[in-house]
Amino acid sequence: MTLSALADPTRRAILARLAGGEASVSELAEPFDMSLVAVSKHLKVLEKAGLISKGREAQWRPCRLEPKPLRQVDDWLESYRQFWNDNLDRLEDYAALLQKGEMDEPSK
Amino acid sequence: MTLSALADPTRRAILARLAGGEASVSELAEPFDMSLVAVSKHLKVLEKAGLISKGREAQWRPCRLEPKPLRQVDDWLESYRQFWNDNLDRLEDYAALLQKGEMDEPSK
DNA sequence: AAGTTAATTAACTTACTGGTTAAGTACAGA
DNA sequence: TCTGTACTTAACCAGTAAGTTAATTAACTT
Repeated sequence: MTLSALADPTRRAILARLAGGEASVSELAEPFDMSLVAVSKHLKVLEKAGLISKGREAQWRPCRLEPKPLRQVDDWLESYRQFWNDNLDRLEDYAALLQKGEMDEPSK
Repeated sequence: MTLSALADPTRRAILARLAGGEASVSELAEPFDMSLVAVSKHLKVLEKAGLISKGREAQWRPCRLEPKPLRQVDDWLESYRQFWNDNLDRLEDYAALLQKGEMDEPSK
């Protein structure tokens, strides 16, 4: 569910905004060219995914970023980090090989 | 686009499988309770997102994992890593505080 | 009590997603 | 050349997602 919540660019922008600190629903809605209702729905999706939480302060619902689900994404990526480091290493090896001298370069 | 490709559990399972090495379309389809056509579509989504690439070997299309988009997700997470480390640090500080002695514990 | 501001709920439209079956393409082997 | 295997394309369907406007709830302001 986390990943599908993150799939929408509006929602990612909201998270980016919240990384800078709490904000109310209308503050969050302000930069977007869509109705407040639409943003409110996006916030509901984020909330269900646990990516944000909402407080109550008079008529405002201050939203704040919740780190857990993002950390889980990070954990999920861990299994692949090994994989792409392997690929990167191969590139670095190759780069190092090239630097040993131009005569080692292929197709020349 | 990467995130929406990753939002589907079938597609994530396919990537997990491919992290172990190349596989053909029907090999990839085998564990799933859905038609080969459906899996083929999932592969197309993954391919469009750059998460996999397909080769041609006789009548087979060996698929392999491509690291770039995943690395981009990792980069995107970077901005939030700081954020959740802050939260974690606060917890660790608190845990350290507790370990200094039980009389420091609250509500006791 | 009346009006304003903040936000949600309801009802609806449009478009996309994830699956299906049926038909088509391309290659390999007898 | 015919048959089987691997896969894709096309057409379709049901469910979900993202947006809209209108109505509703709730709290502060005067």
